[in-house]
Amino acid sequence: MPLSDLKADQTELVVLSVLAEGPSYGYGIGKRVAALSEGDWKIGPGQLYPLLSKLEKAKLVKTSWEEVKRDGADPDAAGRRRKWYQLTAKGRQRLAQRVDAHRRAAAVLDRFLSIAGAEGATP
Amino acid sequence: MPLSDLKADQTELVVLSVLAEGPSYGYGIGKRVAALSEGDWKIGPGQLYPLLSKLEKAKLVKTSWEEVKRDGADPDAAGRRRKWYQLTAKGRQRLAQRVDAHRRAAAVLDRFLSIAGAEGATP
DNA sequence: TTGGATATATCGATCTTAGATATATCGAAG
DNA sequence: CTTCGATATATCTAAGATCGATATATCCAA
Repeated sequence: MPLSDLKADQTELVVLSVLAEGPSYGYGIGKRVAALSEGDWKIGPGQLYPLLSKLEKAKLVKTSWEEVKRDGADPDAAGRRRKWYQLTAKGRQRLAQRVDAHRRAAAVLDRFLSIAGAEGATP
Repeated sequence: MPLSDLKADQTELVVLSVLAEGPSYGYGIGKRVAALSEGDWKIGPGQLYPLLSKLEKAKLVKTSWEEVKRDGADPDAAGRRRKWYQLTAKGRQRLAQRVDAHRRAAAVLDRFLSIAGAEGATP
């Protein structure tokens, strides 16, 4: 199952859910998504970082750079510095909204599926 | 809830489901989707007809023009002629595939949602 | 010392989306 | 008898979404 089955809205829902477990950083979020989905879903950098930027701009997450001991090196240099993301109250609100919207949509979709002769809509 | 929440894959799933009830025609499919979703979902001509063409090309549906009594009029003229769509065996197979993929994805997503503190994953 | 994992970030060709547009018919209300 | 809304099909296209490819830099283990 490729990520193409995981649309943008769902990617946001998934990332917000991971962040609801506690603060995390980009790469870690990607690993968590892969772990929780048992490798089914992968979020590449090309989807993850633009999304995190969007969430940050929308004030759904609060960010902070991890302090890294770096003897005399340029503190602005890229590399292994972690940028931490933490859900804001607004972010938690948005998550609740998205979860609700998902449940409603899933309920409607189940109507179509059960009519189509697919039993086991809600096992 | 706008249709923006209904992505292409899901639109196909929904249309295939409606067709599983029995043969139908474009406009009727649109009405059926609106009815079953209680107005939540709308498929405009801009999404519906390209999708139906795609399904036809992929041999997932078989099409036929409705015979319309039309005294001496051009039988090729557009207007209120209905083009009927009927699921093929391949189409039913594809529907089963899509339903299965949806259920798997929904199950994975529920893992994220329950971890996020949203109870009632499978009510 | 070198390769792989960690870590962040942008770019862009390609696909998707959904409203706007076009055409034509039928039935009902005025 | 005529006008208007619903029925019915279909295409086009601007705007947006997608995700692999690319870039850079660090840390650690073999």
